[in-house]
Amino acid sequence: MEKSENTRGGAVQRVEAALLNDISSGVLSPGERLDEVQLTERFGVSRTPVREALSRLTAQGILVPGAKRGVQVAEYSREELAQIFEAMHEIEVACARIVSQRISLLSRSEIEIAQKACVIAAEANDLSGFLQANENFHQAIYRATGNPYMAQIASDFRRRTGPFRAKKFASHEDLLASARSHDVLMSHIFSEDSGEASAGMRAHMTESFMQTLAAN
Amino acid sequence: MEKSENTRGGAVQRVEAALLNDISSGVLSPGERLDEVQLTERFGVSRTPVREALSRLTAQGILVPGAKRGVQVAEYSREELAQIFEAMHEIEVACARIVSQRISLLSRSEIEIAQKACVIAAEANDLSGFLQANENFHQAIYRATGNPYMAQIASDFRRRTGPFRAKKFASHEDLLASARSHDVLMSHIFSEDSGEASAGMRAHMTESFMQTLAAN
DNA sequence: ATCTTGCATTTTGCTGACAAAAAGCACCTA
DNA sequence: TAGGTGCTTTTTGTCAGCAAAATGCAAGAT
Repeated sequence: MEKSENTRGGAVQRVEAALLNDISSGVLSPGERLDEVQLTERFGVSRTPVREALSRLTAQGILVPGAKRGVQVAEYSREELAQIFEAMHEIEVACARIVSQRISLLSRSEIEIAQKACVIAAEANDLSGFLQANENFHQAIYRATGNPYMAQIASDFRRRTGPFRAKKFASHEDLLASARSHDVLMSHIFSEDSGEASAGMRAHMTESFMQTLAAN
Repeated sequence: MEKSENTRGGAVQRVEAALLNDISSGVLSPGERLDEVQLTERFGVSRTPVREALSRLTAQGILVPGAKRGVQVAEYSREELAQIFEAMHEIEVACARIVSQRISLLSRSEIEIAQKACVIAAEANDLSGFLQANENFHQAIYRATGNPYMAQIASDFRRRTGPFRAKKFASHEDLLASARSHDVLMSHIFSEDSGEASAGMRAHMTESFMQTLAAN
């Protein structure tokens, strides 16, 4: 009875993407409750697609079942945050291991190109550009595993931890340091020595994790 | 009282569980298409809960979007199967690493109790009993990581690969061999040397994976 | 024969509504 | 005052149905 022509199809995705964005960008803060009916009004759709979007985000761990009713933006205790990063840490290390075992010239090139973009953005102190480039860099590594299942898990963690990792990059120096760290990491991964690659990634992740936890 | 889980969505969960069971037990074979309306009739519910159940199973990777329409039971090429097991392999190794770093007496005891049950079932050549005990054994290891997020991922892979792993246990000797293999694995994990633990798990998984792939 | 083209059928995504469960609330009792 | 007790409001799970999109199909064109 409202809104005549909506883009038939894709309402669920639209809602999901919008919520994801709101959460990443901090419009919705951790612990905030989400009301189905409210979202219904906001997006001009009925409860069914809203409900499915919420359900998907819950499955991804972005939202959690609220204490009494409904869902809320996941908020993590310090300990839970540490556990999530520990898991992510292990996944990344595993990715590095796999990549080092089967790096192709194409993959290597993609990673290097992504890294160049990181350096440029870092030097220009372009935060949002750097975040995007950094994302591409890591995604390129995931893809280089040649294993979509590993890549998916790694990607999921990255999405989930996005809001927390973002806080790490406060100053120009943070960006430069991260870009330098990428270089070291790459040299390990491209060494084709899986032991060195996983150790290198482990060091990278430990460092990154410490800074992130400090910033949260 | 861990089982006092909320019973939100009785029908959805009923459908989801039933389908999961059908898939594990082979009633539904890989590649088989699932028709919403058919399921609607079978379970005597409307499309909404059926749809949500399918959606959840799809998110878990148990079902995949069909080529033309609808969803179908995931079927994997040999290569995809290898990739899934490679990923699972890495996750299990990571779990072993973590466990070895912080094994508690309680966790150790749980693992040992589960292993005892495995041995008993294996010696009695009780296949379904062994599968259950084996499941408990691995879940005990996951729990011992103290990291619910790692445990969740590992558990998801286990569910997903269940149908394929089951085929590995064809003879009495297979069960006994698996039980023996557990013993070796435990000695590595309990060594509190993370390098040894991950190497041990890596060997265990490689062996197990080779047999599974051979049986599929 | 093969390739369009238009129509009929099936499938999907979504809507609005409803019944039941849960949470809030006011009142009563001890 | 603390602790029930029953009623009201809110929230949730489910339903039946509709309209768009996808698919199948058959007649006509090339």
